[in-house]
Amino acid sequence: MVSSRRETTTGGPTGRRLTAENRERQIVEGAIAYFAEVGLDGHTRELARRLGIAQPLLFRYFPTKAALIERIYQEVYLRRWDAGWEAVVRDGALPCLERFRRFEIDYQRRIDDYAWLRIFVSAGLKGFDLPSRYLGMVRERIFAPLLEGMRAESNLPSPREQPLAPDEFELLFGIHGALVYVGLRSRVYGIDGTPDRDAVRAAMLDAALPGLLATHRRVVIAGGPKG
Amino acid sequence: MVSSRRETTTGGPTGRRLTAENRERQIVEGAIAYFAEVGLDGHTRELARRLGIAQPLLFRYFPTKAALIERIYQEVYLRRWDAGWEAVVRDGALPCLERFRRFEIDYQRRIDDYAWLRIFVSAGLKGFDLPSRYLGMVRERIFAPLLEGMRAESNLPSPREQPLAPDEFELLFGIHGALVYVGLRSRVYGIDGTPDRDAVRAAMLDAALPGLLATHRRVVIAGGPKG
DNA sequence: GCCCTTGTTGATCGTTCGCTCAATAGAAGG
DNA sequence: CCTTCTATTGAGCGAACGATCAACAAGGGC
Repeated sequence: MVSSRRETTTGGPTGRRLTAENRERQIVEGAIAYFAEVGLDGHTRELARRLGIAQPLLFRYFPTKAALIERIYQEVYLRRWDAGWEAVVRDGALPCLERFRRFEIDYQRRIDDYAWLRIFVSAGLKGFDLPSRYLGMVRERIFAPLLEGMRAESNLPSPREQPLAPDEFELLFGIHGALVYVGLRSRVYGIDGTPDRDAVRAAMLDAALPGLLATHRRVVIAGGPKG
Repeated sequence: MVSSRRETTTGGPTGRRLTAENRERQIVEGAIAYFAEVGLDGHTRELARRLGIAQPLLFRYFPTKAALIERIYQEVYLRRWDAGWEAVVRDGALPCLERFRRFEIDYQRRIDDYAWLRIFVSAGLKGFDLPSRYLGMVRERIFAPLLEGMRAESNLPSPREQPLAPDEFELLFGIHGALVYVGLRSRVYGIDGTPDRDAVRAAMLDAALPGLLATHRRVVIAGGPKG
């Protein structure tokens, strides 16, 4: 990899005197892998050891450990948000169920990732607002447009006439949660289950989507005027 | 702060010189609440402060912090396992879907608990085998008998003739995960969502159960001989 | 009243944490 | 070859960690 001088104990030569840009990227990627593995209470000394660098070097690039973690949030969650998701759930050329299916298949493939899932729940446990803010985005930017489309497809009142009810969101979050749980069992609970989680989630969608519109209709009508 | 007879800063008088039994129980319950809140990396000094006792007293009742955490596992998970669950899923007087519904409603009510859910995922993040072992119990003691009953109800080969397939378990874990996710969003991600999570889960079951047997039949037949 | 048992504490040990700073060393320009 | 710039490091700070131990104090039996 690099070079006449310096190699880490793990065998990977670090190469010293990187450009600031490269070193920063190396630190961020190493921090993502490390904190995903041991949790956000991981230690800066151990992170530095894994990177093959001295611990004070971390503080040259990030003023505090908290700042490094904040950077991880941006890198793993905000940067990986796909604007295409917001487009597909509004794609009038597709039936709503197909929009939902396409979103979930793509979304789950993106977040069924060791670092994504583990740092997400780790942040939730530490009381950071990242998970609630992120799921708020899913709710408002993905599920709300989907529910609006489902209302229209079922000839039900628009959200303007009858605001979206919590129970309608729960319908989508229920299916969503079943799909997320597949990844959680593997990445967080450490269960080496079915090899092809993509296929498992596709099957779950096949089982859950056909009845969704009818259930949604019932929920909306039950929550309608004088309901 | 500490007058003649000692009181904690939180207002609750600690009362010193408890019997060993009472002190131990107080420590265990306090530790459950504390580690659930801050994670298993919480500090013994802070735990002692919240209990209104000196930190070394913890080590009189538990030799190490790890031993205290091990005790928490027994208290929160193994002791709260309900033998009735294993009975109801084998109750031949009920249709399988009703057995499943009753199990899930009771089970979810038990585990939708701040300490239960947070310590569970915290243990998973720390790489402890508690979550995988616990879900292994659910799989073998709950879902396996349920699937066997569903096979019988649908006049399909028994697990003896055709072993239970991973895809069949995923069918149940899918619905299960959707229900667990309701609690996770509230207890771990900090989303104060629908007030009545019991009702939300009941609605999810109403939506998911009716199609379950038919889907299960398809899965078993697809995975059958020369499948 | 006194003693004995034992629940409880203050002081403290060795280690490790996040973080700082002066000194070092590798690359680029003359 | 020498200077300049800066990425990088070794040494170390104050604080907090898990854990230890001798000393203290609250009851119960005599």
